[in-house]
Order: sequence, then structure tokens, then C-alpha cells
Amino acid sequence: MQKINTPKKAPLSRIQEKNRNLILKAGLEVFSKYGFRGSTVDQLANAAGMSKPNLLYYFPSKEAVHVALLEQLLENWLEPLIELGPSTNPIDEILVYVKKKLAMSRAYPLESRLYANEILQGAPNFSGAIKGPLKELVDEKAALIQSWSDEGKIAVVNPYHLIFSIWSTTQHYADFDVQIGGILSSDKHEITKGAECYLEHLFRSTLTPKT
Amino acid sequence: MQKINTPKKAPLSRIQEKNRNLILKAGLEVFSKYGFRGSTVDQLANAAGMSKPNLLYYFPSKEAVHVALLEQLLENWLEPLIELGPSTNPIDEILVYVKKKLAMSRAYPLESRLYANEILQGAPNFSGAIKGPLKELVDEKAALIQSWSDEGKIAVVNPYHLIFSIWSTTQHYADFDVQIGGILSSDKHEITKGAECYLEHLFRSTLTPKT
DNA sequence: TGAAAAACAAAGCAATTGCTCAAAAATTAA
DNA sequence: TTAATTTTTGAGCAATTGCTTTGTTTTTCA
Repeated sequence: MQKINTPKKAPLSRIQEKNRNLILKAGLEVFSKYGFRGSTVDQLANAAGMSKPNLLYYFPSKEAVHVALLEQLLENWLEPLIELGPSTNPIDEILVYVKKKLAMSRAYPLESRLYANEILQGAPNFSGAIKGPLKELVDEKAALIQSWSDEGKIAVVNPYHLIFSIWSTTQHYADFDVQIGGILSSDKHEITKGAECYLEHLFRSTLTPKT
Repeated sequence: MQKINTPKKAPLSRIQEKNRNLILKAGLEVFSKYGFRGSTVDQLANAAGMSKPNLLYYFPSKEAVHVALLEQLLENWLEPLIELGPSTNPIDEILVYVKKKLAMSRAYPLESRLYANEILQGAPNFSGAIKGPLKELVDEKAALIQSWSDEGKIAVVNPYHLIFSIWSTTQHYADFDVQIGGILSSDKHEITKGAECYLEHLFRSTLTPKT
């Protein structure tokens, strides 16, 4: 099959590459903090260190920056779940997924908040991705988890709600960061260690079958 | 001690009562969907069914509506946790709390999203409440849970992270509603039942001490 | 080196923002 | 009824919004 449908893809000069990245980085900072409607092109341009018309020279509109960010986000978001696969030790396999998600919350809190903002506002630019690739992937992995459950290798749990609880507990440390920091006085590293230890216990005891 | 510090508290006429409530209801709808910065006074006035100047006759500014909502929110928010108290059966006591939180997510999704929006944006109008009343309450309940843990009545868990995981898993069903609805095809009632059943298992197995 | 192309930004556009003003309408109290 | 008070709004304010126009500067490459 030939690359027929690829629209003319000018190969991006060095300076284009650099500026697009600056803009996307700025967009991540601003959109993740204020949401799409609460962010302004002025803020984006300031954060990117360039003039407003120059920003709009690289992206046709504020929305285009947002969409580009969301598209890029989806890949990273799906990746750890994609890696969840058949294993002789399903419990550990799932726990590895939990730890990857927690590590991502810690390494990419802005991305997590960008995602949370988009979903909170009704996913106006993301509902396609949710009902498409995301749903497909989750269905596939839920079936895998269900089979482990059927074989008695893990406890009987609803695989969808299991996945939701993994998402919510791990992302919570990024999205509700301010709240957690206000309640716990420990430093970030301490919190992450506590979270990892707790979540390990939480999901291990849930997944371990009753003998 | 006399009520000396009470500022002049005009007792609100019937019409004031009605219109303030209309505005707060409108504010809940709009702010929970778009966040503070993404919402406009026009939207508020429209949703409240009154003219813009009339809305600003009852609240001095857009921010005043937002603050009033957040203040009201804090009480409802704390209530279920306040009710968590000494019990001969700590595990069930905690599970009751989980169910109350889940029920609140289902009954008041807009409130949950309003709260999530505020935290996501760095809690500009809420950090006082977090570091004050919220932290105090959580500290108190964490100590209670810790004592149960020390006495061997529940498993050894970090009580703070336990509470965070209860918050995150239950609120997830309100805040990420759109995502869940996109992945699960079941109706709302079915989802809530599944969630309740799953969370019961999740926290019961986590809290049950190893014999 | 020089001409074509790409990158940039000052100024400005109509529309929208949060909010005010002045005056009209509705309600209340005498 | 009438006068005082409360409630409501059309019009409009300066500032900000997303984006364009227009032209200048910089880079590319022959």
C-alpha cells in the first residue's frame, strides 16, 4: 500500500521545529492550568516567548494548539496500558501498570491536568478518541483481565472498574496535587514513596484470590 | 460573649432569597463546566434567567458568586468524613464512608466538578480551606484510622493515602463521567451498581487484616 | 552577493469581557 | 393613594478577546 493519503507534509525546518515545540510547551503550561476557555492567546504567546502573530503563524488558531496537544497526549496516555499483556504472574503484571501510571503522574503532572481539564469540560475535542481508540484498548485489556479472573489467577473483579480505579488513584497525585500538598506536610519524594507503597498494598490485596 | 463581630446581616427578602439561589444554581452549572476563568458573567446571567446588571446587583462580581459557591461547597464536602467515627466494626465504618462519597458523586456531580476545577487550577480561592479546616479534619480522622490499624482491627495502611484513594475513586465517577460513559455502554444505574460493588471489594480486601 | 522565501511583529479589527450608570419599573410601607 | 424603597434594565464604559493586515527583518540558497 502506497502512502497515498498522506497530505503534503512539508518536512519542517529546524526553526519551525523549535518554535512549534516552544508553543506546544507553552500551551501545555497554560491550558493545563486554566483549561481551554480560560486560556488566552496572549498567555500562550508570552509563555512561548514570541509575539502573538508569530504564534498564529505556526498554528492557525488557539484551538489548533489545543488539539495538537491532545493528539500528542493520547499516545503517551495509552502507552502503559498497551504494554499490559499476557503474563505468568498477572498480579505483578497489573502492579507494574499501576507503578507506570503513578510514575507518569509524577513525571508529567501538566499532561495529566491537561487531560483532566478536557474531560471535566465534557471532552469537546476528545470524545472521538475516547469512544474510538481508548475504548477499543480498554475493551481489549478488560477481556485479558477477565480471562485471568476466570482462570482463578486473580480475584473476581470487574475489570473496567479496576482500570478506572487505577487511573483515578494514580492521576489523583497529579490532578489534586495542591490538595495533597496542603494536607501532607512531607516533601514530594516522601509523598510519592508513600503513595507507591499504599497503592501496591491496595491493588495486591484486591487482586489476590481468596484461597 | 455578645455577637459583636457579626456584620449587619440584613435578613434577605423573599425575592432576594429566590434570586440569590437562582444565581448560585446558575454559577454551579457554568463554573463546574468551564472553570472560573472560562466562565463569563453573560453565561451566568443567561443561566440564571436575568439581566447582567441584575445579577451584579445581587453579587458584586463574578468572583463573589464563585467564592459563595465554594464556601457552601466546603460544608457538604466535609460532612460525610465528619460522620466517620469510633465503631466496633471499623471496616464497615470506613465502607459506609466510601458509599456516602460515591452516593454524593452520583447525586451532586456538578459540585464535584466545581471542586475538581478549583483544585486543578491551583485552588486560588480555596487554599485557605484546604490548609485549615480540611487538613484539621483529615488529620483527626487519619489518627482514628491509625489507631484502628495499631489495634489490629484493620490492616496496616497509611491512613492519609487511604483517604486520598477513597476520594479519588469515588469522585472519579463524577469528574470523569464523560470518559466512563464513553467506555462503558451500560446505563448510569448499572454503572453505579458496578462501581459500588467493585469499591466495596476494593476497600474491604485492603482493610481486612492478614490473619 | 543578491533575490526569493521564511520568519517575525506593530498596529489594528470587530467582538466580547467584567462591570457601571442612570433611569425606569415594580414593590412595599404609610 | 402616595411616597419611599427595592428591583430591574438598556445603554455604555474601558479593557481584553481571537485573529488579521501589512510590512519589515531575517534566513536560505543559487
